[in-house]
Amino acid sequence: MRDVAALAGVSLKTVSRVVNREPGVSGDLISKVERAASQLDYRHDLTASNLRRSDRKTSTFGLIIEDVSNTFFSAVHRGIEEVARERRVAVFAASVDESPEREKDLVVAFSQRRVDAIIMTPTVREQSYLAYERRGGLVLVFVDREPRGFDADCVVTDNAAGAETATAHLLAQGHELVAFVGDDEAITTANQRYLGYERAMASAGMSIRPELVSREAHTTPAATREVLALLDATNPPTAIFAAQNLITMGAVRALQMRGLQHAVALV
Amino acid sequence: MRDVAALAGVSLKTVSRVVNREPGVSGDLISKVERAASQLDYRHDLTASNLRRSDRKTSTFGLIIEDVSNTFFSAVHRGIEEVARERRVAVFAASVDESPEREKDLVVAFSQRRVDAIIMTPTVREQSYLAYERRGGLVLVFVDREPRGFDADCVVTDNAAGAETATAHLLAQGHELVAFVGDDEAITTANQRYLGYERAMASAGMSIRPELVSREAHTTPAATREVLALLDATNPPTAIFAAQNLITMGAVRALQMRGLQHAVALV
DNA sequence: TTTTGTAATGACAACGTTATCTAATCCCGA
DNA sequence: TCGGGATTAGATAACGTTGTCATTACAAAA
Repeated sequence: MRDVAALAGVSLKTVSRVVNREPGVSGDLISKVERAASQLDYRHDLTASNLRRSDRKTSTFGLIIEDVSNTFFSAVHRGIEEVARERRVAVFAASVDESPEREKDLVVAFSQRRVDAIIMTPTVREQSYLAYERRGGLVLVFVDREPRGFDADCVVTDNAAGAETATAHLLAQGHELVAFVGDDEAITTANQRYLGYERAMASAGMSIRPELVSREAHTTPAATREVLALLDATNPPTAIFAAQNLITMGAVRALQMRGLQHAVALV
Repeated sequence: MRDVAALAGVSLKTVSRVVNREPGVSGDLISKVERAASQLDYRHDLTASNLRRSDRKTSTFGLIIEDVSNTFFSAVHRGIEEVARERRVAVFAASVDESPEREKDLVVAFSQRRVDAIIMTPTVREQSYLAYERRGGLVLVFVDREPRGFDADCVVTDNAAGAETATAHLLAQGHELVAFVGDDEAITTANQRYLGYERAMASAGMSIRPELVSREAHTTPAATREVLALLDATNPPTAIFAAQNLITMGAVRALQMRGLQHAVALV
């Protein structure tokens, strides 16, 4: 910027004004500055700008999701990007994957790079460590799952009601052996969905058979194994409620492997 | 940092040394500084640090891919994250989606936030505008598709050879009506794959029937439409080479709609 | 004792930008 | 002609950090 000012024969502040499109600069100087800037390959440094500005806003959000390659989360990512784009806010995404410390690492990484806010899906651990970040001015919003040990806005679906509706639908078709295949109990959404399953069963006056409940299907292959085990048991289910997208994929595969894709109902 | 120094009763520079784990600070002062830092909720500002440091490295990469919700690209994202993580480099991803100007916007957004490098998949437009960014010290590497009008390292698969192998496989099974369903011609990988199809057909001494070639399937629904049109024609193909993951999904759906999933070969 | 060396600490400027304040200029009406 | 307000421009300090160099203290060698 200094070089641009020198070449244009104006002060630093004038260049700053032109760059930021602040009013109160004559057209003559504006064009002089712009010419000098393009001649020198000038690139405005947002980080330095942000350091000095009083509001300290970076127009940047961090997005922390469990796995960027899970289509559910990447759809969320895309939705966020669309809204942010209209507001000229950049959204940068990163994934936690399996590692529990990674969530914390990513929050720190984003925070140190001074994002304005983080939108995140909490993983298994609890989130009270975030109080420290919030004290530093970081805005935190959760998506898909509620945080534990930390109070913040969050956007979730009504997992229990959805699961209840799904299970009730299967029961309404006359199924008496409805299996539940869900994710790890430690995940709040998985718990909520199991709750919905329980409620639907209770409403229909059915008791839950433990041998038809699987709550450890964390991946697609694991779900396939779990569903195969259900199908191969002495009393196989006539309907399955798969409580998550990856699990559904595993269930479909298992049904196909046994040639039951048209025989066993699947929601 | 100033407050931490004051509370610990040391100079600014000593705090800086402790924060950066530089040698030459007595254990006594290290613990004093650390105590003061945690007492004051001190958070190291990477952007200010970066501004002052001589190397100006942010340990941050930007990743620009076509669509974060396409599983191919999110797998790439995840692979990059894994390697970067070992090197303590943060990777932030964003997607271009359909919009052509968005690629440029994202490059600028990353560049202004001073990432060290950008890994990107070029979209339709040409990339000569990147010369400007490179002059500013930005490192650029391409993935999946080669850039146009800009010379840089890039990691690609051998699209032509892969497509040739796939097509040759179908021909080896005795198929004589092998259709090609691919993405827009403007995309380099789509072109390469068509080239492989052509080569395999030529090697087998077969001529290409234009009515079996579709090169406008940019999305899954579009692919479904294209494949349905092929299947409903007077001379439908007995085998289909789907030249991209989304297209394959569309093709599978089309085959299922016509009940031909076991009758028509698909690669 | 003096010298030399080494380790620990601090003062200060600088990174690239913007906020604040002051100065210069211009136009208008009295 | 003059005063006064608006408009345009610049000088300077500051944002939070680190590089550079100077200073101090103390131990070891002479």
